[in-house]
Amino acid sequence: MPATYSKKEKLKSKKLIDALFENGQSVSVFPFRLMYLSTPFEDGVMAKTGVSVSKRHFKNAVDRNRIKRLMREAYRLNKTLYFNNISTSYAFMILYMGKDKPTFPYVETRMKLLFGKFSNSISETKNN
RNA sequence: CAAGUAAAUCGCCUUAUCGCUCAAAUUUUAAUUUGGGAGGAAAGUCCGAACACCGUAGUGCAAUAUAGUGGUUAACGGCCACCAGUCGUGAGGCUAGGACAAGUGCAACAGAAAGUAUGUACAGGUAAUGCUGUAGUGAAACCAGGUAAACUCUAUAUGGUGCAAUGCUAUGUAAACCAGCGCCCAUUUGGUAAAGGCUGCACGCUUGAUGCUGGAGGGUAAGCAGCUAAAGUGUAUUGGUAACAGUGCACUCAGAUAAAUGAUAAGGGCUUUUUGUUUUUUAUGGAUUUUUUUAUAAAAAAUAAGACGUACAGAAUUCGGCUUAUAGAUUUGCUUGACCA
RNA sequence: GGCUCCAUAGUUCAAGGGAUAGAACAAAAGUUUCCUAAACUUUAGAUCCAAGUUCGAAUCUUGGUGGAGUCA
Repeated sequence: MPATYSKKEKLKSKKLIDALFENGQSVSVFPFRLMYLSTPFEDGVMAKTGVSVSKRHFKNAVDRNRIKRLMREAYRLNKTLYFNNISTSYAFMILYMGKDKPTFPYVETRMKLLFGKFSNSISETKNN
């Protein structure tokens, strides 16, 4: 699994996103909240991910774009650590809950924690 | 040199690694190579257009916008020039800058009186009188005025909706169901009918029974086109006071859609500031007969090191403007003041 | 992305261009009560921001800020 984040790996379908928000589960590590739902994909991608920043906390499009870019970058660089040996495919949506503009090292460390927590909860549900 | 004013321009850069997106080519169906990839405001959506669809026999009335004169333009409420007013010592800035000699309205408080006009004090004058002037109130007052970013009048202009327009493909489906008004049948009546259309309204015209209105509900929210070569950009030159227009040459310069244009590391610019060193100038004091030497303080310049900062802001159909936000830097014209020659 | 609308006390609403900007509920203090509630008395509190027109602006005009709705 290469460290890429191309068009195919983005979560784009409005239908899927609606389903994700309605039926998905979530784990959160401040300032992130990860929603996930296991769904099959037709084009053979193991994970589709989207990011979102609230307009309530960041009025300017520049700030929102900056945070989304940081989040995508952190996801791209770290996803190989956690997803190389998963069997089912997932749809993800990562929400930014904070109110301040973050720096990249902060985003990266918290993102790692978030996905560590996610893989723990996945294995727990499997065992049960 | 300082302060100001007007106009114009720029608005971080380089390298490495890892990525994103579009186009073309090559293999071939997911990779490789090459090339391109945010702004002066991309913002606000305030004007004006292009483009697309809907509508369009006609007449009248509304409604909205603009407002000195001339020019410019595809068009404009923009821009340019001039006139007038106003602010500023000045360079210059600002102006919704037609009409109250058609009609209607409005003017709190104060004041005799704000319109059906009226009469206080003082002075002047007369045969006599608010007949005349001044004071007092007020934003406005002795005879008529003020107010149109009050209605209005005058002149000019204007169909509506916006790329989530619109067309095609895919999926689903429903000329279904409920309520009301009609049609139909009987009586009367035989049309001058319910209702709709002419996208503000009326007249008028017209459609009109598998009809019209409302309710409740079903499906898709995927893909393609629209979509990026144009009132285009740069430059030279000609005409014009200028806005702008003509001609020649060169160039092709974003097209995403939970929405690309980024992340990390290193180095360098720029601004402000702190500290150290050196040099120059000025002031004060000490030593000295003088030359000279030295201490302290201030200012300027150069250099080294460190710290902080490096704005506003992200294309969404496309253009022309306007408005608003913006760290800082540069250039040019002009004005005022100070000093020197 | 386009279009449309709104903004007045803590809340819900008023107010013909004339100023002490009003009412109800809520809040605070007091009276009453053994205490609370109710009742009564009193108090404080606002025109989203900035310019312009006007003698005078919550009201008219322009620009900004914030909020809401709607369209495939």
